[in-house]
Amino acid sequence: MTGEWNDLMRDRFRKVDTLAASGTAAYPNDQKVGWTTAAARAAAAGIPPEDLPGKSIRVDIAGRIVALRRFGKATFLVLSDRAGRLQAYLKRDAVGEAAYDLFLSTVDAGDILWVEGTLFVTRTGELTVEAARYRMLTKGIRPLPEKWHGLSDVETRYRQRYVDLIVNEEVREIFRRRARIVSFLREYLVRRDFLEVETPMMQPVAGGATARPFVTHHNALDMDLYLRIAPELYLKRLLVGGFERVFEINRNFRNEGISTQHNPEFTMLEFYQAYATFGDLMALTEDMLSSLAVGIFGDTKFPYQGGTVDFTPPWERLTVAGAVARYGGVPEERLAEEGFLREMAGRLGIPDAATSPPGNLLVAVFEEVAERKVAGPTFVTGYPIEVSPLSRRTDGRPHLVDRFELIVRGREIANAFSELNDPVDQRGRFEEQLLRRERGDEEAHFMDEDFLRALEYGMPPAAGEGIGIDRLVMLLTDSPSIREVILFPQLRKEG
RNA sequence: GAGCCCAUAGCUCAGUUGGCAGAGCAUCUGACUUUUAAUCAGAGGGCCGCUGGUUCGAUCCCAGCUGGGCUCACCA
Repeated sequence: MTGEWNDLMRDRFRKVDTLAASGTAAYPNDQKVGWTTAAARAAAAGIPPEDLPGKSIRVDIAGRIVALRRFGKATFLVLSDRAGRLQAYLKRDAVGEAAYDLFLSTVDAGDILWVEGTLFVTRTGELTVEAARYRMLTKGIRPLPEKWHGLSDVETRYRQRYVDLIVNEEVREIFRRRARIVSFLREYLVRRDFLEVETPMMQPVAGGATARPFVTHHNALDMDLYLRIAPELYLKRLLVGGFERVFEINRNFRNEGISTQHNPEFTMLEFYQAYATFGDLMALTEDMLSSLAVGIFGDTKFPYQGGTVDFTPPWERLTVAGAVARYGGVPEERLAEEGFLREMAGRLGIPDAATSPPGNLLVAVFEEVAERKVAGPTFVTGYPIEVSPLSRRTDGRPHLVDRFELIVRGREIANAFSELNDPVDQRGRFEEQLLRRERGDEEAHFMDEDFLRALEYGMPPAAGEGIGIDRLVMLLTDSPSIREVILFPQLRKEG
């Protein structure tokens, strides 16, 4: 790009030369910064504006110049730092004639500036640093987007997220909140004696979910590896190893389409607790997410896309078949009849309605007629075994598993189940998956002999859960697209 | 992967029933020492996404391509 500078950039680059000619560095790195804008505001809080100058509160702050209003022999500017924004006021009389003239001839909106001075409140009521000194810390070459409309072009916002973050304060707030959410969940689990662990992102067998993996290659080992689609099978090995409560917050990778709900890499919280059941995890999830909402909003209710989400416990429980009956308007008992189910699936245009296993069809019908209508938060249970190769069978109902999905606003936020720890049953489930793979199902599980070996040593009875962090953050930041909560969402190559 | 929509100055957007390309902000010059999208006067700034086609002439019409958005499909 250097060499293709437009006129605006050329003007600014000339100012670097002007700085150099005056013996001033355009990119110094030795300036210490004593205050944040927020600390300066706090120092002035509660002091009547007329008393403020007499207090001579001396502060020094640094930040990006996001607004610049020049009045000849005085200039107002707004500095933006990690803590907020604060106005500064530079007077020729205060900073000195030569320094002020250099300021006028070299400083633009978008530069990073340090100022030191005392606090006062302007006639219009704005807390302001009256600068005695200033220093250029970084000269910006590219101009900032327009001050009023800002940057709104979605493609530019994602590709040049740094600019988005500079000018759109609400975007910064989304990612601050995302960090708070992750911290909250981490602390919540640590407080309950869960151990945070890291398991392989590159796996010789991609297991733990039904999804297509990315493949990569290790040259020295001359071995193909898969980017993980889930950490599940490794976390359960740790249960075998004696870590009875473990969790991991990390990226999963799935080689599938991109949409407002899907990014190829996304963040998942998975946690596993020995001697717990999926019922225990429902209670834990209710408590964890409702207290998270309180931590963020001070309330269990919060807005989402023009409506309200209410995380106040207890949450609704619904079975897959019950949901199909309610939202599909069919008698629940008939869904147990294979013929009825196939006929209904066929009518809904579900592929392979005549040949797919009934459990797959039931879930497909659920997703077609019910899921998006579930306002939630709702725990959906009664999942069939065919779609749950890693879940424990329900006692007395061996075609069902002890599993729930948490649905909010028609979207899956969490998936949890009592873990299958019977090595013989698990081997059978893998074999069933292999049959599907032979029939062309690219998402079916591979056989994982080492995982079976681990189960043969004995995995304590346990329950585990995965929570899609990005979707949770979408809910809690009122974001309609997953790209709004991922700093650098995946895009095609820039044209 | 399919359908619909979009791409004009650094940014936000007009516009041309096909005839030398426009505004605001930003930039540059000048005035202005408590402003808040500061104000006032003047100036510069464009491969109208790319490649073809139609036409005397294309930013505009047509086709293809590239990138993006939304919806659907797949999934979490």
